[in-house]
Amino acid sequence: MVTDNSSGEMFCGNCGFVVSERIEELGPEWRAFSKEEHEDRSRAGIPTSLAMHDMGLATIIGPVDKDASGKPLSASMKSTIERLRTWDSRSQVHEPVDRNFRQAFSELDRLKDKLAVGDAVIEKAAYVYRKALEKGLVRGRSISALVAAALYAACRDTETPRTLKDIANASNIKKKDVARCYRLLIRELDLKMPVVDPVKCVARIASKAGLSEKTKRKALEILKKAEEGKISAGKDPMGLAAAALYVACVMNGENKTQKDVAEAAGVTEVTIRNRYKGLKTHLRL
Amino acid sequence: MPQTKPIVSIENVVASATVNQTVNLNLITQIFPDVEYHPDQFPGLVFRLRSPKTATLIFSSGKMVCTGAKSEKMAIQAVKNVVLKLKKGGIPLEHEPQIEIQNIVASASLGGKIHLELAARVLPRSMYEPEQFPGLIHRMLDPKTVILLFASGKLVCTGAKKESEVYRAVGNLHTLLEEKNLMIYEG
DNA sequence: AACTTACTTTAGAAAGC
DNA sequence: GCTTTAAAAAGTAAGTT
Repeated sequence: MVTDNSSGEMFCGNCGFVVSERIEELGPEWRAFSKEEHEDRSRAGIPTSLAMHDMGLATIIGPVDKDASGKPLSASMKSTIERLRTWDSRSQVHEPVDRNFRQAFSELDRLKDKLAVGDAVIEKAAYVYRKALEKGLVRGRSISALVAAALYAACRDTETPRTLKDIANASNIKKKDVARCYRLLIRELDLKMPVVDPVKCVARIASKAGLSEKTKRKALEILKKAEEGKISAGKDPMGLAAAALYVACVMNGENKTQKDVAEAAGVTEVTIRNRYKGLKTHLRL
Repeated sequence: MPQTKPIVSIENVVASATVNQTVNLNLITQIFPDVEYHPDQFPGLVFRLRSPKTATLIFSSGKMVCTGAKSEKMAIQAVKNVVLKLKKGGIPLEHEPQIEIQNIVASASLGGKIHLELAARVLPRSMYEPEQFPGLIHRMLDPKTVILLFASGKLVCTGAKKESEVYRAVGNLHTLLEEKNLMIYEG
């Protein structure tokens, strides 16, 4: 359960349902749906359950720097919350909100299983989606695409290794569209995301390609040495991780071709070769 | 503090214009066989000039969009040239075109390499997504422009409506990057 | 492998779907 | 939102030779 101290409203961090009496006082057109309806839906199992309210994104929005479980908020959440405090929560006073929520959150629920992400990630995605809805970013746009983008944003923020391709495939939305909506969210909601860490990509590629633990460790060493210093800026983290793993395979005598690694990483062999050149020069291999 | 003055070059100027009267695009097509006009896919007729090398979109409303010029002056001259050619070709145009510069795209090179990762965290209104695009996207408020900054120290500035704004934007960014120690000067 | 060509991002206008 | 125009940056991709 998330409480926004600046407005006094409380909402479900999982499905975005606004619970506070204050909102309801504003009139029926301000409500997504009644508490009773929300509870009915919760019992039906689709959107969410109130039992999950103290998990994951449980956050107190206000001049505090800790979340509901007492852990400090990340800098990105703090800046986001700071901004949310000044928002006019009455920016979108429309009736189809109910329908919108239903569709958005059932889709999020569906994606949860397809992508096997945790509840905390889903809650964050719901949180981001609700903010996008409040700011009117959903009008004229595909709800599915925005839900997918919100989920990608949640994965990025929690450093959950899911690529744009993963989200695009699971949601049947073009990767380009998910990316465009994701950038819209970052821009309009002033979100700050950590840059994708190639180190996080290594584990994924290694397991997909069936590489050994030692090769994985070696790749991590290589990436560490190559250190974001100069050869990584502007390069696709997947390409960097793939090249590091390929080099590690060669060093450990693990018989894997560039094609094997490339396929597991979702990049081309040419890219691995290009990154390899950089690593070779930089590490003087 | 390695003072390297940014090298800026205007790459493209977009201007809109109007001749304040409707024009017959089909007639233009008959008189100028080289124009492209496919009303089913786009309402504008494409009129290309070799000098200044530009492409001007002409609409039946008499409004136009000229792209490709390398300076404000060239963009204005290009529009005038187009109008002059239309007149010479027999298109009855009674007024001089009203021209407005809408956007200027420029490329530039700062003196050294950039610490993009750090810049993404320090610069406000910036986004750096290497999986999607190699450059950092920075939205400057004054002048209101968008700058694509690359690790090489080269950049693209777009959104400016005056050439002076381009220089101001690049200068502002350069100063900001040096202040925050985001530049790496070396061989 | 190299080459070529092409697509990703940014801004902005035009008229219409 | 899309369609069309032009242009740069650097990375990645795909098709040929």
